[in-house]
Amino acid sequence: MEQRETPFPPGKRKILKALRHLLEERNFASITIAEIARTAGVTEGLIYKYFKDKRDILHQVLSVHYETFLAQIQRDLKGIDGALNRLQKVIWSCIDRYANHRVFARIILLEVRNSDDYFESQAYQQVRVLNTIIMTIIEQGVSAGEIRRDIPAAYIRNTIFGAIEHSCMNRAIFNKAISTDEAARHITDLIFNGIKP
Amino acid sequence: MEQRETPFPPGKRKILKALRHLLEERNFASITIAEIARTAGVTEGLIYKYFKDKRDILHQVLSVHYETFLAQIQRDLKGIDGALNRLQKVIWSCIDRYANHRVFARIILLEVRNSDDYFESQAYQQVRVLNTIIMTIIEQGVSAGEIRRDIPAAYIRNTIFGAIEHSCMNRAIFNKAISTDEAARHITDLIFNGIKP
DNA sequence: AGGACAGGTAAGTAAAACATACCTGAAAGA
DNA sequence: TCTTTCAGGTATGTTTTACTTACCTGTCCT
Repeated sequence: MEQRETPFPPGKRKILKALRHLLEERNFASITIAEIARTAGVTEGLIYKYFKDKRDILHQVLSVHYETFLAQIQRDLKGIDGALNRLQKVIWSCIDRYANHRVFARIILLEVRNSDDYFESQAYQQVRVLNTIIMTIIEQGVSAGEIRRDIPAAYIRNTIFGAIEHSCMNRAIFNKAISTDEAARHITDLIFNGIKP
Repeated sequence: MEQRETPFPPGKRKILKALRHLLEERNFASITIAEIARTAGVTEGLIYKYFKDKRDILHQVLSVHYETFLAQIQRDLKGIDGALNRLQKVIWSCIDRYANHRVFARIILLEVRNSDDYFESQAYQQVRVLNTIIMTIIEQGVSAGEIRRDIPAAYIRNTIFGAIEHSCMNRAIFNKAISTDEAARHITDLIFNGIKP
């Protein structure tokens, strides 16, 4: 368990935590800088010491979370062989994460993808790492003959991510409960076997 | 081809058109009311005559578009029998719409779902109509034995919508081209038959 | 003729995001 | 030990932006 090279100064930590906290109740647009500062117990000025602008706070909240998410996924995949088995585990891990971290789900599913800055952010780079993990698994599955070769890997990935995200969206938006096991089972079943009887 | 009961006054039309136009280049948050007014050639005050607030313009742009989208879908489905055939057509129609109306895709995939107001809007009611159309087809497919009964209809719907939306997201975000036929074929193939060889 | 009213404008307000100049204490060099 | 430096933090603007309010104008109905 290695520490982050330079741990965040306390002020920055408080700011990130404050936004995370506020996002539990309300959406990003309705949260003001003044509110974040007040909740964090710091002045507005300090926020602009550590963050380029309001959205930058959001991206860094996401990035911090994504770091632990990636670590968890990599750990989850250890010791699992076979593309389908690994895919199944990734699906389960993603759903589990969304199901148990609603703020994280809200941010990534609803709040960031509409701004150009996000795609320049560190968080987006981390998202790409997860993408690479899945693409690699799929390609290995195709090579090994576990997965059909006549569907391009990108479509398989889109369907997997799409199914996961859409299934977790109700939770993110309306705070409806999700059973990770049930969701993972049905999605995996559908994608592996199709909907025909 | 029936007309809308009360056609929009010219000012309102210009405002909707202006936002639609501006969204072709930039995201909603970065567009200002002043800019919309200037582009439309009206004053800011008029905007608040016709719209509750800034987001309301967005919702109405979406609603206007969704009206024609729903009409198109209903027309597309006419004369097609069998749940799988109908599902295939809906998938194709949705992708076709996203592929050929980028602003529409951007709005619905990226801009609206993060605000509570959206879920009170007329646009959202229209989205629910499409949802009902799909759910009905799936349920009929299950009854007719065309579709497995052991996967809940909601998961099938989520996977279909998710696959479509994720596949169109690159287009919405990065303006990458989509081949409707190719995308529809692969998605349909995957969801109907699964990824196992 | 004359009100009622839809369509539209001008000018203002409040608040939010963001900027700037400054303070403070700890610690590292000399 | 003195003092320079600098990260961490504050107080106080400024500018931009969403939204408001009071008003104007032509048209249509009776």
